[in-house]
Amino acid sequence: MVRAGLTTERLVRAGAELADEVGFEQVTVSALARRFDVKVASLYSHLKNSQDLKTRIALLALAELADRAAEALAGRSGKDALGAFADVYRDYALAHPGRYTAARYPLDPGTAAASAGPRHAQLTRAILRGYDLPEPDQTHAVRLLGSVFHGYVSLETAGGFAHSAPDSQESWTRIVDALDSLLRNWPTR
Amino acid sequence: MVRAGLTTERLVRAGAELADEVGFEQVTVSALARRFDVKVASLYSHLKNSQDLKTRIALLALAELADRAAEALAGRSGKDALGAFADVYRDYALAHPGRYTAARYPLDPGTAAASAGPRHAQLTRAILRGYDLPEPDQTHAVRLLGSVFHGYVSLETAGGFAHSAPDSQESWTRIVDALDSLLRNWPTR
DNA sequence: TGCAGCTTCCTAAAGGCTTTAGGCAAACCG
DNA sequence: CGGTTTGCCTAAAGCCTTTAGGAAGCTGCA
Repeated sequence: MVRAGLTTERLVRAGAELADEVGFEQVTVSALARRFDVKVASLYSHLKNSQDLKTRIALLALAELADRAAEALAGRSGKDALGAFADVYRDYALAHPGRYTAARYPLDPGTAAASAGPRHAQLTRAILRGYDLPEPDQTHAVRLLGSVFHGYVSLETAGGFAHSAPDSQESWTRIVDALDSLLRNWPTR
Repeated sequence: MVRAGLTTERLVRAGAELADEVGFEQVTVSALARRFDVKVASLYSHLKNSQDLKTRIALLALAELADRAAEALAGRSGKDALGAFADVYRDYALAHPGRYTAARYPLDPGTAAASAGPRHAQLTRAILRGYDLPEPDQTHAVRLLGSVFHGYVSLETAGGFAHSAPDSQESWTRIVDALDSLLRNWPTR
């Protein structure tokens, strides 16, 4: 009996690839076992259950995304930072649809707090340093930016803007322009 | 053998209620059969399969949402319309989380085109009449508004803003203010 | 009223995914 | 090299989906 060399780490990475290939919804413990040519039950030594697998893939995706965002923000500010950050999200979602879906898998509060989620908020806040908003407007703006990026990419990957003019890239560019303009002229009470 | 009086219509409505109670993901043909105290196979005379059920719930939710949005927009314009429209989305999502999730269930292009989806775009465009944007900016703005509403509500129902100050309602109000301001000062090329 | 035919719901069965329990063999470690 | 740990296996139960085929209820027409 030759051992397959399974580890939680390898399983999660393979699960992420599987998600990108067949969709996050189709990621099952069974499919993963098939991919490693191993019996299903064997995976349960490395994963608590199916939800555990999905959660771990979600955490991987969140971390990858935060890493890329952090790198993109380095040395940039203002609109330049805003655009780079936006592109990281969109590009990641288009290149890794399964992982991106995973990144929105509901986490329980404890797990969420320990995830890269807070780093995302932190990075978004860093962008706003170039715009000089007072609290609590800064928080509102963080939520707005998160909503736009997340919402746009969501709708786009769901095929929302696929077959209509103007093309999605152009809307994306113009929306980033509009957000930049909004942040520079943020309406305070 | 007393008949249960199943119809596709009743099943879909019950499915929508079930979605709100236990989550859209947990809506299964089996659960629905239990709810009607009927054997699972019986439902297959009324539903093609599990995906058919989910699709129909999605269509129901999209239609309900469009109806409410249309009603909210009647007799309003400008920021008043924008705020009313935004609230319809958010209130619907908070009151009917399962249905709201269903509304984002991926539809094949043909089904999507025949759904209330286009009505949503139409309604969003109606709001913009009060802001007088030229094409193609109007389309960009439609996409922006869709993204913000969808994205915000998504993040909120996922618990994103749940346990942090300021509270979500306030951000929502201020974001609508910000969007109004942005649309009044839309940056044209 | 009676029965023909359609509809509704049923039983049966096969196949897939999840999860737990318990066992054997490989790999590591002293 | 023997003992322990660990990794993967078989077995089995439970739930969900979907199809096939059968019987009971309902409807309409003679």
